[in-house]
Amino acid sequence: MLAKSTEYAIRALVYVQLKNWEGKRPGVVEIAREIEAPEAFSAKILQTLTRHQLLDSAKGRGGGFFFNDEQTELSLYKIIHVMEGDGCFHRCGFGLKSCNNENPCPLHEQYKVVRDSFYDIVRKETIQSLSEKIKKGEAVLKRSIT
Amino acid sequence: MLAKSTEYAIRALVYVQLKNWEGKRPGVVEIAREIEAPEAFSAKILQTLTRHQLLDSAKGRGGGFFFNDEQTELSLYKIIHVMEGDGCFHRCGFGLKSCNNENPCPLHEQYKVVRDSFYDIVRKETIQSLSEKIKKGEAVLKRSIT
DNA sequence: TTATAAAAGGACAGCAGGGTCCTTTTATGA
DNA sequence: TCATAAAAGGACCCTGCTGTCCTTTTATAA
Repeated sequence: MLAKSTEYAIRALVYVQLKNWEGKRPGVVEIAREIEAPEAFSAKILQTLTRHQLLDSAKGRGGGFFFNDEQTELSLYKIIHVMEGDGCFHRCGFGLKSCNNENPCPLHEQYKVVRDSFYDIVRKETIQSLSEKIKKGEAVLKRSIT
Repeated sequence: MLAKSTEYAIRALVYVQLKNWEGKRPGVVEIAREIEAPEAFSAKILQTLTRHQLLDSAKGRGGGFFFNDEQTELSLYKIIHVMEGDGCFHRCGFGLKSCNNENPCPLHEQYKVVRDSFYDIVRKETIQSLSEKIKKGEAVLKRSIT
């Protein structure tokens, strides 16, 4: 399971992408409201994302968050990596420090399959692919349908 | 990912099962040492497990932990359920409160597959099946091979 | 050039999970 | 029957993630 901050991050980025496609640059207040996340905490998360250059921002009047030309196709993996590290893709499901193919815990083989397929998903899916689905009406970003 | 306490719980129960098969009833100190977990914390966890009747215990001299006649085939699911609830099998990977087949988040379909296959594993695998593997030498319980 | 709107940043508060310690209860073997 | 070995239980501490608040910096529009 992903950390809450990572979930917020992904939802925030999807919202930014959707707005960018409309030619807009949303700010913290708007983003937090739309993804149903606490405002100050969202600000912190967006800060982290821009510091790591997954996202761009403009200060001052008319500012806000947006993806620049080098920031297309942002995989969920990159976001997870920045927000909480990639431990969840390596760690043993059984909690053993050294568990691997040669020295497996009794869950190793089966757990690996699950972990790897999750890894495949987050490598393949991007903020853009998720946003596409929402734009097409195939999926939703929040509970209440506005 | 499972909580640390759940991991300790599973490892502890496997150790108890292995010892029970040898006709022994290990105590907290021994269990904690063998599964490489903090002693006092292990005691708390074992207490929880016996309180929920997943495990039996005997106080006083010659006491220790063991499985009684009604406690065979303990699935990992039951342990997870007792230790941390089963939220991880229901929650949306995207963090949405109401995400379901009718109102899916953009990760819903793919995440469901992963989550469900993890669920299948923990329903199928038991303390006994894991212990079997260790007994047969197909898997290990701890880092250092004693 | 100045008021204002926005992000950036630092300090700190709250809480749950992880973990410890000490006391109480219970059983048993000498 | 009593010393001892063991689990049970309660109170508490610590750390990291979640979350807030306030100040600073920066850009822009008037």
